[in-house]
Amino acid sequence: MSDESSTHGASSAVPTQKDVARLAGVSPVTVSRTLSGGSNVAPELQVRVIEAARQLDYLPNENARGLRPGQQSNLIGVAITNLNNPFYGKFAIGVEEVAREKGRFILFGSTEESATREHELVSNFLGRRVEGLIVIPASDPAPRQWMRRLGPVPLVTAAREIEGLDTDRVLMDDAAMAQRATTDLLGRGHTRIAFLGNIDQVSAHRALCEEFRRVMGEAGVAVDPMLVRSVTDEVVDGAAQTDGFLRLPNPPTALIAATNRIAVGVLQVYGRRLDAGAAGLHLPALSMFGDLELADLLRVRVLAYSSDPREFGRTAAQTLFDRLEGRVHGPSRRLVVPLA
Amino acid sequence: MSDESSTHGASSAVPTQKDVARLAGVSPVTVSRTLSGGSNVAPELQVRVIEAARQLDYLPNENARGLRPGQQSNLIGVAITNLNNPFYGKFAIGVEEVAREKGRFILFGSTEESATREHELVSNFLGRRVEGLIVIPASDPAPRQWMRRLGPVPLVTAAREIEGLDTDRVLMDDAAMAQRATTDLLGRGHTRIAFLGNIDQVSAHRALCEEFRRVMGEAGVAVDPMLVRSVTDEVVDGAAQTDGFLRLPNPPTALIAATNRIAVGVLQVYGRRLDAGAAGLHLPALSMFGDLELADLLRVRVLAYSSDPREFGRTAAQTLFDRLEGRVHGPSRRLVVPLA
DNA sequence: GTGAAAGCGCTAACAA
DNA sequence: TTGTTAGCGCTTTCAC
Repeated sequence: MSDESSTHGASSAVPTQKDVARLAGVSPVTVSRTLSGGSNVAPELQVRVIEAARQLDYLPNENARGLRPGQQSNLIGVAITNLNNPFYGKFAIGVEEVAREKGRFILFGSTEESATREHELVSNFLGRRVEGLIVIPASDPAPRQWMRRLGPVPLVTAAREIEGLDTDRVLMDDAAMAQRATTDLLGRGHTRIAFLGNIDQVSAHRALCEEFRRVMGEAGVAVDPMLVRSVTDEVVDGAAQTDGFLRLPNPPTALIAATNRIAVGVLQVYGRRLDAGAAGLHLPALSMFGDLELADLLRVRVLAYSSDPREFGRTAAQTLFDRLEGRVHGPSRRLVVPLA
Repeated sequence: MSDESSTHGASSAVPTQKDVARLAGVSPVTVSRTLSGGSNVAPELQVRVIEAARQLDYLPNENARGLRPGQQSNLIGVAITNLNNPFYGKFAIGVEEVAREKGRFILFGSTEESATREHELVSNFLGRRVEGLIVIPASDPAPRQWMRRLGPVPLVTAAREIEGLDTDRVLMDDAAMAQRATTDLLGRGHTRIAFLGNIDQVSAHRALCEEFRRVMGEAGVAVDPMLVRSVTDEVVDGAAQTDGFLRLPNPPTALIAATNRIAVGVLQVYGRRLDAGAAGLHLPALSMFGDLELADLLRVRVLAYSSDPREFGRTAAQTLFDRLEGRVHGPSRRLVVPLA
C-alpha cells in the first residue's frame, strides 16, 4: 500500500548515463554525445537515446560532469551580508539577472556580518568550484584567510571597500550622496544637522561622514560633536540613537541616516511621536542613504539618496563576467555606480 | 612584471588531494582521512598533512566528494518567483537560517513567474544533486514536467497551492487574512469595499476572494461586481486599476489589495492624489495582504494582514528537513502558517 | 559513426 | 596505522 509514485516516495536509484545507454541499446559514450549536441551520432540512435532518457527521467549529474578537466561549473557564488535589507535583495536580483543571461547558476548565502560565516560560505563555494565570486564584505574586521584560496577564481566585492583588499570592487558614490544630502539640507536652512552613521560599513561610513563634514565646513557651519554618532546597521539601534538625539537639550533640526535600516529605526521613533500627538514639524527633517520604496508616501518627508540597487547588482555581475570572459585583464578595478 | 599573486592572477592549477599528499610525503588516502576527522592517522602525519594543505591553500573538491555513493551534496535548491517582493527576500532569510543550522548550502534562483525558467532552474538543481527543493510555484500554468524527475528528492512548495500538485506545502492562512480584513472594514462602517486581487496567485487569490465574498454576504452587504478586479502582481498594474476605481461615478470607500506589490501601486496613486492636494479622507481606506514594513508610518492608514515572512521561510525549510531527516513519512502535508 | 579505455578528485573496502 | 585498488558519472582521447 505504500505510495511509490508519490512526490516523496523513495523511487529506485537516480538513473545514470549507463542506464540510459542500456535501455537505448548503445554505449554510454553515445548517450553523452547525443545529449551534448549530437555531433557524430546517427540520427536514428539519437532518437533512441532521447526516448530512453525521457522514459527514465534522466538528468545528467552536473557534478560529475564538472569534474572533467576543462569543464566549467557554471556556478557563481554570491555572499551578501543581510537579506533583511531590501537593498541587498534587489542587489541579488540584479546579479541573478546577469547570471541567467550568462547561463550561470547561483550559490547563495548571507553572512550576517560575520567573518566566520563569510569564511565558511566562500570556502564551500570555492570547494564547489564556482567560476567567480561576488561578495559584500562582512563588517567583521577579522582577517580574510579565504582570499588566499581564490586561485584563479575572480572576485568582485561590492558596496564596501575593505582596507588592504585589492579586488575588483563596485561601490556607490558615497561622496556624491553625502554632498547632495548635506547641501540639500543646508539649502533648506538647516544648520543643526545630525549625522547618524553606520559603525559597520567601515569604508562607506568614513567617506559619507567625511564628505558631510567637508560640505558643512565649506558652508561655514559648525558640526556639533554631540550630533555625530555611529550605530550598527540595525533598526533598533537607529531608533535608540534617534531617541538620544531627540532628548538633547538642543536637538537637531535635521538628521542624516547612513543606511536604510537605520532610517527605518528613525522613522519608527517618529511614528511613535506622531501617534503620541507630536506635530510633524517638531521632528528633525530626515535624509538617508539607501533605498526606501515608499519614501514619498510617508507621513514624514524623507529624502533618499542612493544608487539603484538592482543596477548595482548588475554592475557587480558584469564586472565579474568581464574577467570571466577575458574582456578585462590586469590590475583590479574600482567602479563607482552613479546615483539613481 | 606580471602580478602573479594578485587576486585575479591565474595562479597554477587548483591543488588536489594528490598535491597535498605529495608535499606531505604520504598517500592521498591519508590526506582524505586526516581532513575528515583524522581517525586512524598517526598524529605526526596529521600535522604534516594539515601543514601541507595550508601551504597549498588546498580546498577539497566538494563535487568530486559528493560523487561517491552514500555521500550527500549538502545542497538545497530554492526557487522563488520574484525577489523584487521583499516578502520573498525575507522568506529566503528564513530558509537560509534553517539551512545554515543544518549545515546545508543553497542554490538559489528566481523564476520571474515563468514555468520555463522554473523548469530550467529545478532541472539544474536536480542535476547538481540537491538533497531537497523549496519552490514557490510560478503562476504560469504550464505543466510541470520536472516533477517527474524528482526521484527521491523531497519537495516543499510554498505560498501557493497548485492544482494537481500533491506535495508538502506551506501556505498562509488566506481565509483568516481575508476574513479579518473584511470584518475590520465592515466594522469601520464601510460597505462599498473594492477587492483588488492578483490574477496570478491562482489558489491564494481564489481563497482570499471567496472569503471576502463570504464575509460580505454574511454581513448582508452586496458586492458590486465593478469593485472586484484582478491584476498581475506588479506595482504598475495595481496603480492602473486603482485609477480605474477612483474614476468610477461611485468609487469605493475602502480597498483590499491582495498583495504587497499591488498595494504599493495603490499607494503610489494615493501619493500622487495627496500631492495634488486631495484630502486623505477622500481616498478609500486601504487594507492589504502581505508585508509592508513602514505601513504605520504612511500618510495613508494601511492595515496589513500577513504571516511573518521569515517565519514562513523557516517553516518551509523545517518541513523539508522533516522529510530529509526522516521525521516524517507518508502522504504529503499541508501546513498553514498562522497570522503574525 | 561507434565504442573501449582512461582519468577527473575523492573515499570506502580491502590488504598489508 | 598506512597504502593499494576500485569506482562514483561523466567526457575526452584514440582506435576501429
